[in-house]
Amino acid sequence: MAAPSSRAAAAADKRRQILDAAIRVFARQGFHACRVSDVADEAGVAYGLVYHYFESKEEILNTLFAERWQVMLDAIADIDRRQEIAARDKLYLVASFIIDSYRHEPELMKVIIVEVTRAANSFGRAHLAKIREAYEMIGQIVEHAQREGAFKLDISPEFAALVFYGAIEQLLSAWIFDVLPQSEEDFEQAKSLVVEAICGGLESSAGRRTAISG
Amino acid sequence: MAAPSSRAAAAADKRRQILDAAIRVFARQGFHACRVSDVADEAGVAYGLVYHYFESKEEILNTLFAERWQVMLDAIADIDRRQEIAARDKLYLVASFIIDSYRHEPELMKVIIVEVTRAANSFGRAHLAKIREAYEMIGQIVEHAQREGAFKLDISPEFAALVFYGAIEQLLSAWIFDVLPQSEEDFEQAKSLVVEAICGGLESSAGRRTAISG
Amino acid sequence: MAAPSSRAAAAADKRRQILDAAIRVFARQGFHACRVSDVADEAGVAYGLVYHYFESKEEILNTLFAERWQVMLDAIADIDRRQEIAARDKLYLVASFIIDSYRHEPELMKVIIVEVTRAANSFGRAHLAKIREAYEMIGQIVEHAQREGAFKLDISPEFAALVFYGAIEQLLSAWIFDVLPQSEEDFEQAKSLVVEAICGGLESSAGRRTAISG
Amino acid sequence: MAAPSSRAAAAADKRRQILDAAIRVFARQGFHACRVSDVADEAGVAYGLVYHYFESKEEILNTLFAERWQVMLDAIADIDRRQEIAARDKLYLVASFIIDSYRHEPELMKVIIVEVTRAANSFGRAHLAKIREAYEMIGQIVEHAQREGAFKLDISPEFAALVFYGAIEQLLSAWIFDVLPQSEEDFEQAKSLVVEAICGGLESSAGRRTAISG
DNA sequence: TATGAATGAGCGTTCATTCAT
DNA sequence: GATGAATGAACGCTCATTCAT
Repeated sequence: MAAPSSRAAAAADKRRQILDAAIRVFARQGFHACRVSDVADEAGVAYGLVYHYFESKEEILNTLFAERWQVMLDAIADIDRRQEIAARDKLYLVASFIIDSYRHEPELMKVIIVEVTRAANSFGRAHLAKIREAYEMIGQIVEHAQREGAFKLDISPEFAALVFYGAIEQLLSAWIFDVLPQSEEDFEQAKSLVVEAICGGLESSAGRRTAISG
Repeated sequence: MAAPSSRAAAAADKRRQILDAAIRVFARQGFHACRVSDVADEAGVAYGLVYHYFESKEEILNTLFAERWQVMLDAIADIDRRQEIAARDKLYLVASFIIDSYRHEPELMKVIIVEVTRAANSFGRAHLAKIREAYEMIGQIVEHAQREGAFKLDISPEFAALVFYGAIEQLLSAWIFDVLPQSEEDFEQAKSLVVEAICGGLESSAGRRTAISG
Repeated sequence: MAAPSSRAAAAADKRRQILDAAIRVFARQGFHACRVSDVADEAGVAYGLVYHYFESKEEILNTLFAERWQVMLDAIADIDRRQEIAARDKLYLVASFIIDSYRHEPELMKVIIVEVTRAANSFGRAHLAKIREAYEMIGQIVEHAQREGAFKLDISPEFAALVFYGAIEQLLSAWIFDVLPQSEEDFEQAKSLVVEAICGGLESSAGRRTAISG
Repeated sequence: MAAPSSRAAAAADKRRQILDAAIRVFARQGFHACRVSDVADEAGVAYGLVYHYFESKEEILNTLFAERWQVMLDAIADIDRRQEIAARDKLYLVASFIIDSYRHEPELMKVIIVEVTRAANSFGRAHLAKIREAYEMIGQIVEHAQREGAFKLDISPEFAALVFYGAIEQLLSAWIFDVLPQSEEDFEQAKSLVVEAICGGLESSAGRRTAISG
């Protein structure tokens, strides 16, 4: 059964403690505005231990991003793989995954979006490639749908992915900055609405300029 | 009268010089990474003069944002007012205005988006109200279209505005971070595509789940 | 005439104050053991001003060395130029100059010798070329004497310079670390003795193995 | 008996491993610039073991110095004791011993000279007494030679020792910092030259100011 | 207005040393 | 003996802001 208090396990625990504390502190104060000592205090460890496990303050943020983003990439890849599901439903699952991520770990998602994804000028730069992987997988879903005739061809998959991801990011931002209510119902509705908006469009069938008429 | 060398005019010039220099420096190095002296050097004025015209480094950014954002709000308000134009065309004009802003003043727009709009955690906080005004005006356009039957009712105007603005912001970000090409043609295409994606949706007419069928 | 309290003059004064304070602090505590704040305190200026005038703590040391070492190089060059003087007398003048430098500015010389010249592993490395210039000029004096027949040929000028400079440096070190008395008389005697030892050798004429006999 | 794998022997081995590793690390990086962990890594032992065998980083250096310096003191004492040898030859043997020490263990000698002997301001301070013992024994050789008439009387034994040791230290420094070539031949020549320079002097017999003429 | 010297709080990082296992 | 995680004091450097001229 293995004593979970073995040295290695304890060490891993401390590292985890620091990462978890960093999530809270970065979310609360922002990456730049907080001090390394804030993280250490929040984790209940000595200052120097942070540097025992991480090269720098920045590496903590990088680690948090890498860990979480990969989970998302894997999830999207899984969704993409499922052949039986319609494109719209795939996008719904993607939106669901991201929104649920925020629902269950709002602080972590806040850090990732506010300090990395939306701050591409600083830290995001280093992660641009990883961020683009997400776009590309969403693009693949769209491309597949276009080949099957479900999605129209006049919007490139890359562009569609941009629009879709931009909408979701804006949505999360709105929650993060409290400009939108965050009940369980709001989360569920948002999933449907963002997909309906992007896939179905804002226009009513009546008002629509179809490919034929336009 | 027109003597541009009057004392007041000279003073205004220096202030303008500083603001313009700040745009270049903030765009190049980022607001946090640059020093006040970088701005002064770029403007060709003495260090201390920056503090003669501005309370703080932050106030320079605030000024840049306020100036430019108001221009955009006025532009959107003008567009909104024009009764004869269809909702889709109004959104096209809004997208055009923002994209053209970036086309003509990419550095200023980069600063506004990267350092303020997408950095809502820090400076954006102070400007959240102003930023939301833009959402609201876009929301009004949508609401109007819904009342007239051009846009469907199942997506709230606020949500639609969020999606629309999110898509455009993501687009600008992609240009800013060089993940999308930036020819004149690309800018023109993007205007149409972003509107088509949001208003017309990604789905083909064939594949569409209409309000009736869905 | 000029008000010596002009801005530029005042600025130069502060810079000088810092350099002079650094001499005392470096001599007293050692370069590594002292803090930048010690220098600022000793100079009676604000912490940050040190960094207004110098890039780093190290640059202060480099500046002190460069200033003083150049004075010595110039002095040796002057001595070397004087054709009418015998080699032994030239070396006497060189020894005199260095010993008098220590006599009049013991702290500065301590810093230069202890922290730079004898610390070739760290800072000295950067100044090795400048340090070698001194050797080379001393070597020139020896070479000249050899060509004229005053000095014997079996010891290369470079080697002779090394021995001569090594003896003087050891002498200064002995004073610096208080293992030798430092009266005015001691200084004067040392000048003669170091030259007599190196030029005349330790052996008595009786015991000498001449070029003929050896 | 001779089982080298006894526990005590193993322990001694580890201690030796650490000392030997410290020589390499101190020589390569310098005492101040290296970390205790560098020494442990180089020795292939755990971090904490260094502190099991030594009180502090400094004690390692002290141990290295003490070990080696005593060997040299013993060697000089042995040389001094041999009555049949002329003073010049004794000094030759002393120079030989030191130069051969460097030849066979350049890293250890580099550490001792650079980090202790020439850094008298910091660590050397603690070892000043030991360092002076060497001077004193060299002084005794000179004094003896003076009493026998081989060396002249106008230079005190202490002063002569200073000059002699200073010349040798400068020589080693030149090798250490690569300003002098280090072939086997260079080492052998240097032994003779340094003794010839100090004992015989730089001047030719012709040019010499003898005790009679000067 | 205009200048740039002067101020000093603040923070990331290092690393010798300790200690529980 | 042996390990390496844990500790925390210390310090160089930055830079926004102030102020005397």
